[in-house]
Amino acid sequence: MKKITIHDVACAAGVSAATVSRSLNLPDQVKPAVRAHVIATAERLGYLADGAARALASRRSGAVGAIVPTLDNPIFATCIAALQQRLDEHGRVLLIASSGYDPAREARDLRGLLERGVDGVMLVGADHAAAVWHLLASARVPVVVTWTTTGAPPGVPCIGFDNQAATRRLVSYLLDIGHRRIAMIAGPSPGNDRATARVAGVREGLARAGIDWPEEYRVERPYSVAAGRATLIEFMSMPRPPTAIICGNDHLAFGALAAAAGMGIRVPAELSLTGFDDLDFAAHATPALTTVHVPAAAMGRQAADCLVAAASARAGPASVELEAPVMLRDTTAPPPPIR
Amino acid sequence: MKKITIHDVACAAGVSAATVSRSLNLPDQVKPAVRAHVIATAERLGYLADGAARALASRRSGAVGAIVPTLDNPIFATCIAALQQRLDEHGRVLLIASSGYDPAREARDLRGLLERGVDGVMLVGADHAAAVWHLLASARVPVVVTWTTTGAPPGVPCIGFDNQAATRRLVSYLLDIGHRRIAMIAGPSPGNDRATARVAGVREGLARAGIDWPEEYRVERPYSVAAGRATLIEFMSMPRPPTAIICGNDHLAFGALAAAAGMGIRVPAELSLTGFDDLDFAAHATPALTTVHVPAAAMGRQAADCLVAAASARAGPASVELEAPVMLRDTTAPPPPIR
DNA sequence: TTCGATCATGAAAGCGCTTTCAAGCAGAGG
DNA sequence: CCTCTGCTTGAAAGCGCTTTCATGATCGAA
Repeated sequence: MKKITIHDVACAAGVSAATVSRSLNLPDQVKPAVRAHVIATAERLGYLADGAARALASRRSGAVGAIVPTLDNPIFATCIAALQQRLDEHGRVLLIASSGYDPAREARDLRGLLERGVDGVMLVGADHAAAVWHLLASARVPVVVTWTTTGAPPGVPCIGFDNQAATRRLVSYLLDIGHRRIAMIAGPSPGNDRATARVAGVREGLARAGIDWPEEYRVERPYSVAAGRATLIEFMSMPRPPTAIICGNDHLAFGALAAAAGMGIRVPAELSLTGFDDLDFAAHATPALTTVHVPAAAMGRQAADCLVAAASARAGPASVELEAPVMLRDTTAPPPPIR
Repeated sequence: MKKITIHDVACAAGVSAATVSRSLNLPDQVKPAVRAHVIATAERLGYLADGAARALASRRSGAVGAIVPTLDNPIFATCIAALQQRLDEHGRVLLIASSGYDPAREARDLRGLLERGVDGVMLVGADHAAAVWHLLASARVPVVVTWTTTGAPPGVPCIGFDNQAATRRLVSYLLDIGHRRIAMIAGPSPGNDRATARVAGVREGLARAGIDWPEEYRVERPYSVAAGRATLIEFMSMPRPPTAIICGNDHLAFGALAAAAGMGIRVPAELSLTGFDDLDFAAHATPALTTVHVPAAAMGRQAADCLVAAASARAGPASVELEAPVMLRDTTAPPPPIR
């Protein structure tokens, strides 16, 4: 039994291949009776279209690509899940790659996606290797940047939120409740504009209040629970330890929380801690984590809509700024009275 | 500026299209000097192969498909992350779909993947609609089943673990430390052989010890934190509440843990709780969750290897049984003395 | 009834690549 | 010096589908 082609269906239905193709793709260009017969025949024969041939002839694949830093962080998985689901509703399929925060690997992966003929690409953040923008431009493929609202080249839509404003608000809150010694465990900044913006937000919040931010209150660490754990110990071993620590993401915060428990430091009574992402488990940690809610699913959904629209040249792709509210929970409180 | 084809490269390099193709795909069939020149020319021109044309002519796409129940559960995201990374190392690309635990949607999504010409498919579990197996057979596409070791049609390799043995061991342990009233919050069983096997494991463990398992000690709930929360309250409001509760996955367990805290029930002193999956956060919950470790990343990696091998007809795809060890942590302890 | 306009359909030309197949060519052996 | 072998290369035939383009068929209006 060999493969069933559009020709076999055409013969069996007593029409031409062109009519079969039209029945399947442009249903209203063919008489209803004929169409029904063709579709029934195709079904009976178990016809499965050959996507490669279709893509070659029609110059579009119905596939969309996405490159995320990592799928191991549930925040990206959530975004991808929403993206995939929405693409599915549009009859599109999702090709996925992960860069491991490595710009070179990202460029290489993008090449792979482009060679597979994706009709659009979702990227995280606006900070990418020059090769990435070149490839995208010369392949003339629609692209959308997520997770940020700034920094993308002109003409590239952004669907994201304001990272800097988010941490600025976090700092304002901490200052309001009395903190003055605020430290930060930031994520790695190279190639990561989100991490950089989050640091800038803290600096800005402090500057507005006229508060000095000593160098040693800011460190850059990989996004891991282990790093959060180790770094909290470093901070709390200082002669003048901070009274609040802002973590670059929830993983770091969970690590810090665990380390505090291990050191016998009570959170939030003795130390305030914040995260960033609002993972499912942030609300279920003990104590529940104060963090910034990242609208991952919304970004995925809207990115899908944006790319599908761009692929059919329908809508002028517009940028969208989403809310990233601070979720006040149980890891923040006024600092202990000065002894 | 129009698209650069293999022909343009051929002209620029002063060779035929066939030689360009060979330089790129079968490097040792062409003289080194020529090959180097061709590759340099391709690079200079910014040549990007057209995957559709390549797939059409060579009858393979270099893409592998995967269908998981959901990407919102990090356990599947971890598996997909590993799968993707390994495929990337093989120069393959990953097409992903999620069924939302709906067999009909799974069949539809599979069709989409097959139409895109995937060279292999990874499935979770062995329980699928008949249409799924039909499609796979008639498309002659290699497939691998993960997350279980049993129940797949003959000839279909499984890369998974023994769900039933895992919960059986969990029960043995609970019995050993003195529990007799053991309840279970299972996942939805329709179309989910893993959930079913986990229930069977509990039943088997209890039966071996000659202990009765009353109907009301077993309920089926969606895999969510909220369901875990609500169900724990139900269980603990019974006249004779269980002393240990086995949850079908970690989400349910986290919910149960939170509800116990809310009710003022001390875990593990008054109640033992177990999960299944061993998510990253299981070890960081308070108290740290006793659970079954699911080798998600290993399954993803090995599934990738298996499918790549099958696509090149290299190795006879073999089934693999991986370990799923019980991770004893802080949510299990002997039951309180009988009052 | 007749004419032009509209609609449904078929024929055929590719889409850009891989892959036989055959030819060219250089070196080895007689 | 000639033939045979083995290695490179080019020519060309598709891969299965979409999509003009052209041709009948159909319909409403005159």
